[in-house]
Amino acid sequence: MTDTADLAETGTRDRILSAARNLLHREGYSAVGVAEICREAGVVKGSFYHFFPSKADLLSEVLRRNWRGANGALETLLESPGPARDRIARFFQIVVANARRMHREDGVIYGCNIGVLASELGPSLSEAEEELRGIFNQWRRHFAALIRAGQKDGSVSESCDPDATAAALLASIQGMSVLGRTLNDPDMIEAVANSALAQVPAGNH
Amino acid sequence: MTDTADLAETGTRDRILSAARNLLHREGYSAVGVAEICREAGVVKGSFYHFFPSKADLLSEVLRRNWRGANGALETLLESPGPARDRIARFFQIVVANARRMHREDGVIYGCNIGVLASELGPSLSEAEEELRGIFNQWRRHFAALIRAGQKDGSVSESCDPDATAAALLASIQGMSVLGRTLNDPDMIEAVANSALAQVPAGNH
DNA sequence: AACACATTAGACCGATCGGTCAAGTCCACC
DNA sequence: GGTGGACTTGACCGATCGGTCTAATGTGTT
Repeated sequence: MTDTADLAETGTRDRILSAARNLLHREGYSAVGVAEICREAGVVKGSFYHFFPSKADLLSEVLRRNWRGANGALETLLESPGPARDRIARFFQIVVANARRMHREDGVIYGCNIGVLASELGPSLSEAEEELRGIFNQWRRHFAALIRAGQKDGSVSESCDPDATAAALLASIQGMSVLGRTLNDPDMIEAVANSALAQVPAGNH
Repeated sequence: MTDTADLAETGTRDRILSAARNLLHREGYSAVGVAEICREAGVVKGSFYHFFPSKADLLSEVLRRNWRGANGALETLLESPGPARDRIARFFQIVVANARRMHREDGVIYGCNIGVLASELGPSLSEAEEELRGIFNQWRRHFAALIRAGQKDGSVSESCDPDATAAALLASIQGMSVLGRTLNDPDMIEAVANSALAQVPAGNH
């Protein structure tokens, strides 16, 4: 994982958030109890409820934080130079590299720390559902913007429907997460990433 | 859903299994308790543990049953006539039609009744993990067989790597599940399905 | 009628769930 | 040095968790 064992005495709230991000990524929402999060964070129950009104509120914040990471990478790519289609490819490379890192460090691929929770919480009630919808919509919009940029710079064919293709790319990413989590094979994830790019028809450039 | 409200007096074991398939599909494994399954099935706890040694064993059987459905469709398609690439497309149409049915009947898309559980249970312990790995591997093999058939009948390009592309198709399916569950938009699912087919390069035929 | 056996019934178990609360510690500011 | 508010502490709450167990209730066989 990314940031366990921050032995440095950081703020209590941050320690809770960090522990929760790790645990929810690995085991999901329902399978992790507040007590377990507190244990991992080295914090007592009262402190938890001092900073977070409920477990569900913590979830919202975890999702927001997780999205900040992916969103940052996407926005960086949006402002980067070079053919936009290559920048899309680079995002997939980042995802693959992440899977490889998890596999190397922990022996296990945990998948997307957003998608895993999105899939578990489902379409039911859950206040977090709105958060998740917003995240996926932004994600789609980023991909669509990259595709449109590609159509401008000639790296993506004009025949490509940006919105549909953006959704398809996001679906491939989320599918890589599910397959990675279950089959735990980084090479296969890379193969999927390469195939996924074929959904973006190359331009004439 | 498919088979709730079988008021007909079917066997107790089947009623439990049916209720569990519905509930686990909608709400996942951890979020559903044995008591809830019993209530839905109209059965008392003792009966549950008479037929199933544990909740985890029930999960295995649910997964096996769920896979029987998808597997059946795939094997039918494998033996069907016509260009194999079209048969792959037909599988995606079936998935889309299923999403539309859920959305029409329940107002909500619950996604893949295998993938949802695969994503939740993750790479951790869980005896069911082996079950899930087997299912996904068979699924990949079916797709790969269709692609190879397509290369024989000319509907799929020889440049296509059947194993990699099969994994990519499965990833797209699972991504559709995650996105469908969260965004609940059947039209978008259909758009993704159409884009996903571009991962299978058409042949010369 | 008596027995065996499969199934039903639901009270019960310890553990854990998310969440509350009153008391205590700490530190900044007056 | 006293006061107030932020934070910590952990005991405690009722509900639910997965699972067990004993007793009752068929039901078919002899």
